Amino acid sequence: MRGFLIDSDYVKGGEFPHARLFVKRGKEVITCIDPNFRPYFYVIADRPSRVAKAISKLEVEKGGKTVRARSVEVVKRALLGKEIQAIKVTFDHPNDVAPLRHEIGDFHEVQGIYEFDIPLERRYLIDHGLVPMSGIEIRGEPQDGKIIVREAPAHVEVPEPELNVMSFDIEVYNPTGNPRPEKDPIIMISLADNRGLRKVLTWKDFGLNLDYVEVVKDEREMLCRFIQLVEKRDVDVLLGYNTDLFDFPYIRERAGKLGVKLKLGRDGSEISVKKRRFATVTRIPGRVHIDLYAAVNFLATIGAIKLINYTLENVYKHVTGKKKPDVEFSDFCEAWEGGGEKAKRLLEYSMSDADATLELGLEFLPLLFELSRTVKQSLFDISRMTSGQLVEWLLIYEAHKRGELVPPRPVGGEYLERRKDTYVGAYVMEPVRGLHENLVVFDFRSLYPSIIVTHNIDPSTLNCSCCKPEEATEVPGLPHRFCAKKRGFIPAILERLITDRAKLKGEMKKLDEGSREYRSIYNRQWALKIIANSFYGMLGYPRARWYSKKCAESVTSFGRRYIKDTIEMARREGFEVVYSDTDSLYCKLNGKTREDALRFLDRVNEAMPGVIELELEDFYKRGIFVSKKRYAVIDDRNKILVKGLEFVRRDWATIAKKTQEAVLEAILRDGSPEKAARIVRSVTKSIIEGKVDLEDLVIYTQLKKSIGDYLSIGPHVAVAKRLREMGRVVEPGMLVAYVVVKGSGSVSDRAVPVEELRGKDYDAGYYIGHQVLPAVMRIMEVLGYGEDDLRYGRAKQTKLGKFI
DNA sequence: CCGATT
DNA sequence: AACGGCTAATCGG
Repeated sequence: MRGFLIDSDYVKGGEFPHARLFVKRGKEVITCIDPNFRPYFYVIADRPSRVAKAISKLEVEKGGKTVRARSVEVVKRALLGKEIQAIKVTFDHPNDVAPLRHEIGDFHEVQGIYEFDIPLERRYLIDHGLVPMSGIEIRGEPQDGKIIVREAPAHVEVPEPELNVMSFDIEVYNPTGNPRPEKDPIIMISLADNRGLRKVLTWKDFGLNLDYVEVVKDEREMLCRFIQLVEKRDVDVLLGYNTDLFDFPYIRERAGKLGVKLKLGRDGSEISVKKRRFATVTRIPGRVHIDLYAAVNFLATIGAIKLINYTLENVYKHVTGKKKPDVEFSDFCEAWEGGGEKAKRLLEYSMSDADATLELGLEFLPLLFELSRTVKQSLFDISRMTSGQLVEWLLIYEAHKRGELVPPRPVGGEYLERRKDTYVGAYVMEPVRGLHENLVVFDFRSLYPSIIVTHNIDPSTLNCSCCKPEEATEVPGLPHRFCAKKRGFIPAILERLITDRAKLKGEMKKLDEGSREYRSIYNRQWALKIIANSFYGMLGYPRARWYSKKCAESVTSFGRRYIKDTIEMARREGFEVVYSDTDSLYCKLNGKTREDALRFLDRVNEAMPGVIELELEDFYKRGIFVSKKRYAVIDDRNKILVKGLEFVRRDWATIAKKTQEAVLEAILRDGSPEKAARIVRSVTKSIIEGKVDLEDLVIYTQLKKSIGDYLSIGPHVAVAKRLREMGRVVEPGMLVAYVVVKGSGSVSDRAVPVEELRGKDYDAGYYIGHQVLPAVMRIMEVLGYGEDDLRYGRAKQTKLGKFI
């Protein structure tokens, strides 16, 4: 049978552990059971054949049963590029692994045990070279509506079938502001799918006659109907927003109370809510549950989106440009109890949550599919991974293909040791402060990946023994050399990602940007880019399996060398370099032409080794440089690009950011510092007169740890304390919103939670002196303005005259 | 005022 | 559960 592999897992329970594959063929999803896959690990020991013999004789008592290895063999493998003999120990049952591992670990000849911590569902995909969200060929026999796999399945190409995608969301009766699953019922479940279903399930009839509302008897019936609809619509991918942390755990607790079995699985099995160390995740056998909040978080960490907070409303607005209806949480109970217009709004809101989740999901799924295919791990796992984990799982797959053993993760003290061992990063030039005209910006294309590939940077090629000192590549300023003869593991894989991406970008150019094919190739190259860009970070990450501080610091050292050399070359050619950070440089044309800039680019690239390449980023007609990491430029189409200024930060009040933005526009677009000064004076005036919207005064700061762990009580910590006293749930990671009000004491003493503002006056002096003026002064100062020129009512005509 | 914390 | 560099506000002795 050939089909499309949408999900897989490994069932450990019972006597017959087996891998399970869910394969879509036409409109049907077929469950395939593979009982032939066994857990194993590798042992590295001094005298391999002797130790192998001892392991094969080893017996351990566990739970009244005698546990022993199923088979033991000595095999050839490589450890960081070096050939070694390893002992492969295979087991009958996953439960046998741990007791035997501990026993074997105690052998004094044993140096290490490898790959014991690779989850079996992942191991299965890796060992068979399978590609999730792609084709699979299976040979086996049908049995009870399933297929029992007889031969190892293989990856094949098949066309992508239409998948059934559904989104859902719950609303909870919520009188205290903190939903309590033991008391507060779920009052609505909304659903939407990619074949036109739109529905809100609820158990109170408001007599509103809305076509998308289905009224059932009670909460219990509602949960049953939800399960029934998932089954009936034959859902392949179930989308939610924050469903790992909120909806599913809540549903599970309510279902437990009401005696409902959450049989959402394809085979009628129940969902499993797994508590991980830092998160909770919900798996639905045979269907892929995707929590889009995790996906959005991922896009935020790689810098693809940047928002103040990542609520569904905000993300939806940012991605689609559309606003979705909003309801105050305090209105929930009133709506539920009172009915009428408020109930109608709540139903609309509930529906819009599912609609927005579906739309977002359909937007992000193609990228997640490509990441899954590239890394070769399941969509479910991929959608919850960080970029470092994506790289690591791709490396584990590639290591297996080459017979390389996977390095272990650091344990205990080793992690702490690694973390202490810091190293020097990128070069950042002190900018030439002020306003500059006619800029050209160059940057190195994927500088760090290019360095790794060009200089063969890998733990196995570091200070190799095969090259003479003059043959190997010397790292500038560091006592490290990299092999010039044997290709390293990491550079080889990274090089393939980069060349594959270059090919895809070539194909994209031939296609119409609106076409389906273009979107597909775009997402494929984007997945490759995301992963390629994460290799360097992984090398420097103390928890990574392929961590190597020496490799990481070599990358940054080469980076500093190339950017500094380029700055020197630009200066010698007569360009004035006004700023540079890591891989980019901002030059003043200084009377030279754009053609001169292109010729300079060619000369730099002639001097660059390997795949390292400087590119022309753009020309800018004007730019203002404030300090390191803080600047703004305007291009030929009058588009302003702002970096690092308060404008893009959430820990500043909107009023400060808006004013700064207006000031930047006045300076860059209109070339008028006078206009900028007028804007600031008018804003300070309206602050003093109390005319500013409260929402423009809110400052957001994330609580990074538990209140008790803070040594210094900043405004957001003081507010968090107050929220806790009010009975609100306060936990690390929450975004604290506050306003500074009039009164005495420190800023923290006067910081008030947004929901407690009624009847209090904001502190105009604080917002002028500590928000608007500092944000704006950073810009105005470099133009020669002083604070007194900008405060309302205190403008000095003399100094202003200079600019008029 | 200034180093530490965020 | 990706890196380091960097600015700046506020606390608190």
